Amino acid sequence: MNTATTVLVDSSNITQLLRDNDITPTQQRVEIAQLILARHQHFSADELLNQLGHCNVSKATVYNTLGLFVEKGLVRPVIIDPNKVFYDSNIHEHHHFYNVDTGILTDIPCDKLALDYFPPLPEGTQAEGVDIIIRIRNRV
Amino acid sequence: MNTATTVLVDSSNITQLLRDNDITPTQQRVEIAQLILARHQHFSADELLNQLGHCNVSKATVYNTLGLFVEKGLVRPVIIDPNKVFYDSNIHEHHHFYNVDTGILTDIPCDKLALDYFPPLPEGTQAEGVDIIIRIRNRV
DNA sequence: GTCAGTGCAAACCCTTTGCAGAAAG
DNA sequence: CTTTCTGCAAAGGGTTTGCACTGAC
Repeated sequence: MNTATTVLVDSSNITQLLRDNDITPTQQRVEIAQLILARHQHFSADELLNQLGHCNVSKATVYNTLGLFVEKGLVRPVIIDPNKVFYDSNIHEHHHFYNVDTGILTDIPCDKLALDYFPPLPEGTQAEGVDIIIRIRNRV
Repeated sequence: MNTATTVLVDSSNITQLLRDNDITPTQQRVEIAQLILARHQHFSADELLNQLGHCNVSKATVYNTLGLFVEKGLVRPVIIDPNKVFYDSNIHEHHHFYNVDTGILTDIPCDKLALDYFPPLPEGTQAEGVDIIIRIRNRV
């Protein structure tokens, strides 16, 4: 098995990926990128910090790095819950289910989901992106 | 001019409205309801607190009351920005533009906006609602 | 009179900041 | 060597909590 995903976690490739995105590949950034780009996933800064647990990566660096990765387009912020920003390592256009009972965020397994009509934008503005969140709850 | 809106801000009607929603109409709750139900608007807890400025309504009561109103369906939380929950006094199904430059949230002036396809939900769940946020930025 | 609601201030939690030391090129 | 990055600890800002007082009914 030699998928794009397994190639991605190779550390020299990560280094190159970071360089390609104008990111100086420091030890901490490679470590973080390796973790979050290994597969498409949702995570908060706090969860990432815990995953890095034993490593020598500080809280400030985690926040700095996530901010940098968002700016460079390596991850995408998804904000659904007050006081909780999820980061999404899947940066392709896609949307989410948010389970209000469990707080779990999942991708909508349909890349064709779209609006039936794109409304006129306010004067002097341009579209930046669309976030569609379907809130679901456990059936009782 | 004697619209539903002006009727709504009448304090005895507000009292009845609260009772109809199983909310004990205390002085502070009436005051808050009067402010936020006067017209459809977006606001944060902090903004509401400022609007109540001179009145005798404490921070804790503002948060308690907003939480209660959400629970009872009088307002709807809209979460777009980390560390900022907007409350929307328009509880009808509708969606939002979010200007990433200004942080201003506006309703999409089209009540027909909908998905072109409703995806199958995860096993054992039911739909709770859909939030569509079109992020816009000022044209340069 | 009873129970729910309120105010105040302190606690909380996540995020950001400031600055000295360390690492990248 | 210079510039950028990191770690630490402290500050910041919005939200929640604990508890005594007040108000609704």
